[in-house]
Amino acid sequence: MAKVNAARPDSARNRVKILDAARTALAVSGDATMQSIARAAKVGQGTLYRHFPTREALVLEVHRRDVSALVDAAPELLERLPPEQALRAWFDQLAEYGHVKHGLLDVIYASMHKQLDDEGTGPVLDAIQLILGAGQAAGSLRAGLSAEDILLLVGFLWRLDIRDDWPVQSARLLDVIMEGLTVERPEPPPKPRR
Amino acid sequence: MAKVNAARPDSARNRVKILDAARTALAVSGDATMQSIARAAKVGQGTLYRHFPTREALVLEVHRRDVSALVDAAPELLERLPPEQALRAWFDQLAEYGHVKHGLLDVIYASMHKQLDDEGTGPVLDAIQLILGAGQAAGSLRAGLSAEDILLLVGFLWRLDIRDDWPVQSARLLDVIMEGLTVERPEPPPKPRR
DNA sequence: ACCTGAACACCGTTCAAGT
DNA sequence: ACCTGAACACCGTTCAAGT
Repeated sequence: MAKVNAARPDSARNRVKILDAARTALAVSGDATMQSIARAAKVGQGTLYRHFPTREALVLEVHRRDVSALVDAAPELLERLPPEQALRAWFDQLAEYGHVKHGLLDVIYASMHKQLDDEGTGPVLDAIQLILGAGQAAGSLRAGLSAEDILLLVGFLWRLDIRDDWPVQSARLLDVIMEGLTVERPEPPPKPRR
Repeated sequence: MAKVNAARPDSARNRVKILDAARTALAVSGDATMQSIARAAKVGQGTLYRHFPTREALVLEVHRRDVSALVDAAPELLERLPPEQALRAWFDQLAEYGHVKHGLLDVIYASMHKQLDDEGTGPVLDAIQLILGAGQAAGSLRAGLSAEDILLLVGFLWRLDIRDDWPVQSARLLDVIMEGLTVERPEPPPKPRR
């Protein structure tokens, strides 16, 4: 007998096939069916469900892989920008993502609500908290707000998908929110008058 | 001759029965099935579909009746409050409504997107525009924003349903948005001297 | 152990048959 | 004309049978 415990020869490969197929299918249309995903991944439906017990679990996992880029961006932005500018830059990246991904972030947000007792916070909330905390400590971002508050405020980003001027509208609305989030400084900037 | 064209003896009554049953069922759970609604209304499924050709149409109509209260509130508030305060008061009413109705306003918003070419604006957008325009004309609300922008900004209201401190959180977030929406007056408005 | 795909339960919607 | 409810198409999920 050669292998003692070869638990998953193709199981691991199937998992990847499923995730790749799901990612492609969901990008085309958010309501791709489980059966079509199984077919595209060339696995049986039971296999799909062995790896992801429910549709939501699959969608969530497809997403979590992409979201990590967003999460990683937070500390990088904080390194080279003051907090309030880092927050705005992070919002812009989120807007790009939200535009492409439509309602998928809603799924993530909905599931976060249910896991509040589990881990407390997800990585996205951590990323926001990182920038927010820095800004609050520096006095440039409004105190008394939580990372979850911020996520709620920018939730409109994944709802303006159909329009062609979304970058303009998105920037306009983010301006409003940034003005609400930033703390006015005692006015040091010398503004050139004309 | 008595009746020339008695088109609907019970048809009208069925419509009301359906809407009442749907309102009750949807309040309990947003994904009440069409079949359960037909059963609760004591009509056949075909009758339900004769009155409302699709699930979305039914949900929308159930809602439109409730939303009108919100729409009617706009001019009333404007009558007795300055625009920026009227807007905030209207937001508060919207928050109450959004809290009770969960994702239903999302349906309305989604369908508005599709009707942009039909009538241009729905009554909710009209109500917002009323207050917004007054404030912009008076210089107390930020220019360059549309009623649709405002609706996007407050969209978080129908997403904070599960928590027990929602009035606190809702007020906190509305504060942020209001600060972004209002225009700072650098100098007191034209005070009639002399 | 893991995979397969027919089958189950259920939902939105349709339509032939009633009145 | 309008109503009824069985029936259709389809989807998420399960499970007996394979390897």
